[in-house]
Amino acid sequence: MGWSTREVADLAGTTLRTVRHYHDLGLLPEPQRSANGYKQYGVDHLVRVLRIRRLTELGMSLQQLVEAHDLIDRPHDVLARVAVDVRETIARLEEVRSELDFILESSAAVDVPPPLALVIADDRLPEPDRKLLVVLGRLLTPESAAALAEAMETLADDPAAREFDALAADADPDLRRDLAERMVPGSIELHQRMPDLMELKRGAPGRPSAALRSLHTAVDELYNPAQVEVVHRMAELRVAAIGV
Amino acid sequence: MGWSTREVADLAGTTLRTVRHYHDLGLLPEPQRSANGYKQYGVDHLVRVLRIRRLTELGMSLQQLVEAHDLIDRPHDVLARVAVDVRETIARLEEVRSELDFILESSAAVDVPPPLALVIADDRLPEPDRKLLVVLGRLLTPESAAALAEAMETLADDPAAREFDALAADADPDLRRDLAERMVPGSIELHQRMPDLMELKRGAPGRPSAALRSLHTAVDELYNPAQVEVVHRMAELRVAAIGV
DNA sequence: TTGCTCCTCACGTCACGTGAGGTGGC
DNA sequence: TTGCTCCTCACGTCACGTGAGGTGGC
Repeated sequence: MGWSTREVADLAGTTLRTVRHYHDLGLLPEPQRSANGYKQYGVDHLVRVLRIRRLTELGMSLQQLVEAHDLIDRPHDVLARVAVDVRETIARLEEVRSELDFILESSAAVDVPPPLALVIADDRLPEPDRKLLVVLGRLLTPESAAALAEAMETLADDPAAREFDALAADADPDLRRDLAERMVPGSIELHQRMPDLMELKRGAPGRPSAALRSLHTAVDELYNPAQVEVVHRMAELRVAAIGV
Repeated sequence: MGWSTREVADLAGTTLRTVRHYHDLGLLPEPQRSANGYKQYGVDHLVRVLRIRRLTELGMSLQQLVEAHDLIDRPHDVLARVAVDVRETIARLEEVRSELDFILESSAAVDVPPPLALVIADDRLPEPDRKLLVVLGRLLTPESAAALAEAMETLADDPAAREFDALAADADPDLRRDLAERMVPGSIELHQRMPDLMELKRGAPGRPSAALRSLHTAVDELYNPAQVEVVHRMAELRVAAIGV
């Protein structure tokens, strides 16, 4: 009499292998056997499997249960802590869900924080700028990313910025110098709107931070030599003007 | 120049091994190497790692991405479906959360559906009855479990039920017969309140259902011979009276 | 005899983690 | 020389899944 392995698995809503796995780990005692060697489970075995399933569904690992065997019999003690974890998981998924909804509704990009996603979705944005924003999205705090997204709107109409985008790799040195000067005000405004960016630039004393070096690496890759030179020249002028 | 493996992993918020794992699966092209053999990643690599991470965070397997490579570049096509999955997961976790809150607030049992949990938490309930309810909790629909929980309240004051709980294993045959007769009305009422229970008893034509056999197995284990006999005798009388 | 269930190894899976052993730049 | 990073195998982990090969009851 008693239940077979299949029966106790079915009653617990799980599989043969799962029940046997719990035996292997010592979480579930082996029941008596009938004459032919078949296992004969009782209600206590079912209760134990249900408890183990419950606690793992709630996020506990089998290893944790092996180490603290008595948790299985006095589950209340851990449930409070488990409840906290579940709430956190739900909060995280709600975040994901709202991001997903935002992406689907606005056809925004998936690689960057929400505010920047809309900026990147703009078809008029040149490809290098788009990619640079992806990198910046990884380096900035969400607040700073939001500030950057706002600033990008005014920059979209900045003639100097448009000229920079179109700058030829072999552009005339005088043109480079001139363009760099005209881009300084926009750069200063950007920096003042984003305290984070200034923080990022400071980094370790004497040497640039890892984040700033990552930014430079991206700029070097994404823009042509003339553009890279303009960026550096502009940065020097800006440092002379506002210190960062 | 470009980024090292560590740098691109950090930028993507993941690990060295993860980046290499994506190479192994063919999800991420290997970048150029510098003279010493070090890999030099560019922005496109970072974007790809971010996409892969995003899609797996949202519940897709790496194998799915390997099979449908282009999903990585046109992620919008799958996000709608992913959004559905996320909603389902959230709904499931909300369920878990409310059950947890219920358990923690009411000190209820964890092995049974909520309505039965309170019944089981009652100290006055004899151990065999408690265990039988755990088994029933696995065999009944939630609605039927709720009906059973309600019915248990009236049964708690039924003198015949109390007498059954205390019945000695060697109880007199006359007493067994008499008790079985007195328990019939309660049993009939229980069956009429729970259509599920009747369904469960019907099972396959001619033979008892797997669920009913499971129930018998539990009864045989949990109660003494005299009690088991009373249950069967009561069942016969009930079948004579109402057909199930 | 056929089909079904049970049993015990024991290797496979998934998404990486974690050394093992060696090279290269400061 | 020391310490740090990079490299490529290659085995380990977690919670089981999935046969492989054999026995037992109808």
